[in-house]
Amino acid sequence: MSPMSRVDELSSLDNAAPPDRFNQADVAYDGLKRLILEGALPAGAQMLEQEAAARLNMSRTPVREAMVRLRQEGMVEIRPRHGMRVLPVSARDMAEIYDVLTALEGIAAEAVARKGIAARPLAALRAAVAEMGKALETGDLARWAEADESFHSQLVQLSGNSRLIQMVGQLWDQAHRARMLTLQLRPTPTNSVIEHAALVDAIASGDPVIARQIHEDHRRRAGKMLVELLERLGLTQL
Amino acid sequence: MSPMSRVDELSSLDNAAPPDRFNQADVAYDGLKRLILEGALPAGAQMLEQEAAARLNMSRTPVREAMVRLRQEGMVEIRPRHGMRVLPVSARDMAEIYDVLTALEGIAAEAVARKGIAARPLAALRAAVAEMGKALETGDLARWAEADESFHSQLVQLSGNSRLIQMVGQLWDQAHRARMLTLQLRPTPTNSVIEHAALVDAIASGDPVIARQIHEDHRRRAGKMLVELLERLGLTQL
DNA sequence: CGCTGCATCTACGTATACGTTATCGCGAAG
DNA sequence: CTTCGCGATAACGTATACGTAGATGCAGCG
Repeated sequence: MSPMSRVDELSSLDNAAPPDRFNQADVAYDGLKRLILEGALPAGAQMLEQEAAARLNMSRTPVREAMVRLRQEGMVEIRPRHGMRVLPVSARDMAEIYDVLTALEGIAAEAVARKGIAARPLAALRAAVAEMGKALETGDLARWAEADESFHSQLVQLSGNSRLIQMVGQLWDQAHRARMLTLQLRPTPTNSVIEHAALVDAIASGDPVIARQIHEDHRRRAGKMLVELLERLGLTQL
Repeated sequence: MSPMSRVDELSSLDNAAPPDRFNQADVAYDGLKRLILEGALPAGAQMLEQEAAARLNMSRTPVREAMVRLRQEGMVEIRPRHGMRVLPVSARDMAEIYDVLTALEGIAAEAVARKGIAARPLAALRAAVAEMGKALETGDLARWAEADESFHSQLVQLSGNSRLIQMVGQLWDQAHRARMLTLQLRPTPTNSVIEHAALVDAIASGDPVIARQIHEDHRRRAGKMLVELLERLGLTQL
């Protein structure tokens, strides 16, 4: 046993407690990403560095850094004389995204079931499922989507795998606009409550294999439905 | 090294205008990443923006952009007054990485088996497996590692899922140093030829379920072995 | 009326300037 | 000897400057 190397175990997490007062680059990143996710900058929209800088009241330098980050996340592309361009998401892209998401969230569910889950986060999961049900009763699709997102986000967080968390978040962001747009067009997700409840039960009973199975089936179905919907509607880019 | 004579003075002869496709930021990114992957910058090593800029004969601006990219890939962290710091990879990190890698490469194998594989890429896979075998016969571990990497890389590429490809590459890079270091310490991967051959057979026969199963088992075993090895040796950071 | 070549302009990539602030050395105090 | 305070320094975050290459528009030609 190395005598002195136990220090970093707990410190690594709260280490970032003072997250260094947001700098301009972070502001630019958050601002641009928000514009994209909320649809203010739709697919194909372009924005020059100077435009963004003027809009955000800063110089090009931090804007440029933000754009580099967004590019690496697959949100935009950068074309030398046309600024950044919001990447469209095609049906094929959604198929890619959901294939990967299915696998990643599947092992998240498996990990949580294997590790076991405390009473509090378990209750939070159940609350999210209940929220989905209530939203469906009132026909509030936006509310349902939020609860659904909350559920999946919590689940992935509970896996404790930081890389898994980061990657799922990235894919989720890429798919966000398409999901929002199809919310009104897709069949009502009446089964979602049952499916999620079954997943929670599998997790609570500590069955990793079943948990993974359920979640993969769930995601696979959702992805298939979405992709077919997009193809049927001829929505090649969102 | 000659004292800094400016690189180019618009000499008209061998200008050879290099494709502007590669800007200084790309050079910095490739250069720094290479230093890290090859171990010239080991875990914990720090490098200031100015240091890197001086070494690469450029200003801080493109260096900074490169560091931002590397940070997003999980290769380094950036600490305000200490430059970038090469992130150590702990046994816990390797566990995270292999968990995700297992899932991602599993669906890659599944996808390839489902889509079917042409004769040529199939032969390339078989060649990689054969190369592993030959490397083991001669006890050349580096050669085996290269063949192994080639096999997995080809497999993922064949999936055709660009997001999958990107993410696996990122995880692979993160794990690269630890894999290299443990190459000499781990038991000889005698089973790898059999396991990979079985995977290729499953793919060739178009059985996605089995292909995924085999690959997941394979990766899971490899990951488990590696993590236990690191823990046993007390190698908390590589 | 369309096409082509050139001049102009602009957005970008990179370098440099500048103010801020954390870090480090050092001396003093305990 | 250890701890603390403080000032000098330097690294960074951001702004700005600058040269270049690609885009744009127009004129002249077919």
